[in-house]
Amino acid sequence: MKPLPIAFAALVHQALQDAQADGSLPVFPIPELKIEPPKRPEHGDYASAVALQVQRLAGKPPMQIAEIVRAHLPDAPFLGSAEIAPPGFLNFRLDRAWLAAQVDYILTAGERVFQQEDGAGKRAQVEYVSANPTGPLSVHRIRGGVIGDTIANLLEAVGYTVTREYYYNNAGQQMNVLGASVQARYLEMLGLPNTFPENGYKGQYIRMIAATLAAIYGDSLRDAPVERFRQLASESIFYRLKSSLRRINIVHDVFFREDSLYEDGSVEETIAALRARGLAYERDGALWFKSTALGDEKDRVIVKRSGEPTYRLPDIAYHRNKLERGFDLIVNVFGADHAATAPQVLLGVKALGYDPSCVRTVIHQMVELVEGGEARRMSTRRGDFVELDELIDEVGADAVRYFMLAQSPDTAMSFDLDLARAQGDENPVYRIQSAHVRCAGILRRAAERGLSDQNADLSLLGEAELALLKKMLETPEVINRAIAEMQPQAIAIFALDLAGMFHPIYDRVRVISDQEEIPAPMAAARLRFYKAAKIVFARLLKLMGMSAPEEMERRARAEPLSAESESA
RNA sequence: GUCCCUGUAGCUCAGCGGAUAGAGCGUUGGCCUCCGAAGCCAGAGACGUGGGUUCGAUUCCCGCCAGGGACACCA
Repeated sequence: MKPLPIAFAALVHQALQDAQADGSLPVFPIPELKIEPPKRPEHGDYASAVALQVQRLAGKPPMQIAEIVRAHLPDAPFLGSAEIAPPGFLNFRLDRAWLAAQVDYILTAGERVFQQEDGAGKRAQVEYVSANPTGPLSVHRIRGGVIGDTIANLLEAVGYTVTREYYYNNAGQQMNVLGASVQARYLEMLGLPNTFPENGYKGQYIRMIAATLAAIYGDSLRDAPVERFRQLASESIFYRLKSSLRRINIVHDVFFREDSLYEDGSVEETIAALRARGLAYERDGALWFKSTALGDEKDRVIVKRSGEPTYRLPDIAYHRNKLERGFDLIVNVFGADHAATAPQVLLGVKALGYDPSCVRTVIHQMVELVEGGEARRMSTRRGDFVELDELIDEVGADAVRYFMLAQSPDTAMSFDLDLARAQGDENPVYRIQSAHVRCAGILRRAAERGLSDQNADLSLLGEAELALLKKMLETPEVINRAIAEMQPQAIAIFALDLAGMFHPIYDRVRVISDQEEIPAPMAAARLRFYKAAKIVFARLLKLMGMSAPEEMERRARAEPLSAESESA
C-alpha cells in the first residue's frame, strides 16, 4: 500500500496544476510537496504548508493560495474534507468510512500488511557484523548487527530482494595470533612447555577452546602447526558466533571470506588495475594508492614493506566484487571506529572506474556498556567483554534487539546493564509485545465465547479506534523514511507510540465485559478491529526482528552479568 | 591540531524547515469483583550558548563551550 502522504501530495500537485491552467495561480515550478500528520489532532489527519511554501512564487497571500488549492482539489476516496487555517495551512481529514474500511484491507493483507513494491525487482546487499572470528562479538558489532539486519528487513518490506552478508578476514595476522594463543593454552593444559604470544588473546574463551580440543583430540595435536590451531579456533568461534546471532534473529545469507579474494586473483587484479591507471606507485618499499588524485587528504599504503597488503586493498577488491554483482543498492553498516576508512574504500573503487553511487554507508556511534555506574571498556584482546549469549540470557533476545535498535545510529549509546536488568518487567519491549498479547487474548476469549466478527459493521468504531487505525496507516511512510535516511530506529519509536495509543483503547473499548452490556454488532466490529491491530503489531515486531508472543511469559530473573576477565 | 558524531524533562532518548516540542523510566496524586495490572487516568518537569538564513529554526549555516569517536606500512 502506498503511503498516504504520497497520495495527498498527488492531489495537491494536481490542484496546483489545474489552478495554474485556469489562471487562478501564476505558472511557477511546483516544489516538492511535504505532507505529514500534524502534531495536533484538530489540525486534521494530514496537513500541507504548500501555500506558505509558494507564497513568493505565487505572489499572493498564503490564505488565498490555500483557498485556491482547496477549490481545485480533485476527488479521492480517502479524502474526507480539506480546511484552511492561518497562516495558510491546508488541513486534510480522511474520509471516516474509508478509514474504517482499512480494517478489512489489513485483514486481507495479513502478514504482508503495508508491503510496498517500489523496490520490486531490485536487489540489495546489506553488510553487517563482519567481525573477524578472533573472539566473542563486541557490543559495537551487536549494535551494527541489529541496525543492519533491521535495514535489511525494511528493504524487504518495500520489495527489495536482500542479500545479508558478513565479510571476514580469516587469514590475517590477528588470526595467527589467535591460533598461537590457543596453541599455547592447549600445550599448557597438557603440561607441556609453551610460549604464550606477546599480544595474545587472554580471554577465558581461549582456554575453553583449548580444553575442548584437548577433550576431542587428546594430546595428538601436541606437534600440530599453529595453522591447525588457527583453523580449529576460528571454526569454534564462528560456530558460537553464528548460534548467538541466530538467537537474536540475525542469519546471514553469505559469509564472504577475505582470503577468497586472494584465491580468485581479485587482489592482484586490483593492484594491476590501479597501476594501469597510474594510481599506484612505490615508495619506501611499500605500494601506495594515489588517493589524493581523487581528493583524499593523503595517499594510502596498500601493500606494506613486508609484502603484506593492508586491509584497504582487499576491502577495495571486496567492494569491487560487490559492485560487479550488480546490486541496485549496497548498504554498509560500520562502527564509528571504522568511519574514516569507508570513504577511502569508495575512492578505491572509483579509481577502478566503478560508480559507487549505489553504496550507502551507515556509521553508528559506539556503545558504552555501563555497570555499577561505571563505564566498562570492551576489549577482545584483553579478554574483557560481555558475551552476546550472556546479554541475551540477562535481558532477553527481544530486548537486545529493541534497545540496540531504538536509538539513532548517530547517538552514542549507553547500555546500562543495571537498568536493563532493573527494567525487567517494565520496559518498552514489553509495552509493545503486550499490545500484541492483548489482541491475542481478546481473540482467544472471543473464540471461547463463540463471538464472531462476521458481518461486522465497521462504522460502529469510535473515534479512538479510528485514531489508532490512522496511526497504523502511517507505517508505510515510517518505513520509507527509515530507509531514505537510514534511520531504522524510526520503526522502533513508531511501534512504541502505537502501543502507547493502543493500551488506553484496550482498557476502555471492550469486546467482552462483565460490567457493561455490549451489543453484538458492536462486539463484532471491535473484534475485527483488534484482529487488524494484532496483525499490525505482529508486522512491526517482525520488522524489528522481535517475537510476537501470543501470551506473555514471565521470564526468570537471571543472575547479574559478570564479565570474564583475566590478568595474564 | 584536523575531521566525524552528539548536547532536548531528574535519567535514557524521539522529534521529516511549520501550528501549543513527544515517549519510556523516575516522581506526585488517583484507579484492580471485566478480554493478562507487564495495565489505566491526572499532574509537575526540557531545546548548551551567541550570531545568521527564512514568512516561520529544536531542525539549515557560522562561531563558542562541553562530551564521544577517528586521524597507521592495525582491522
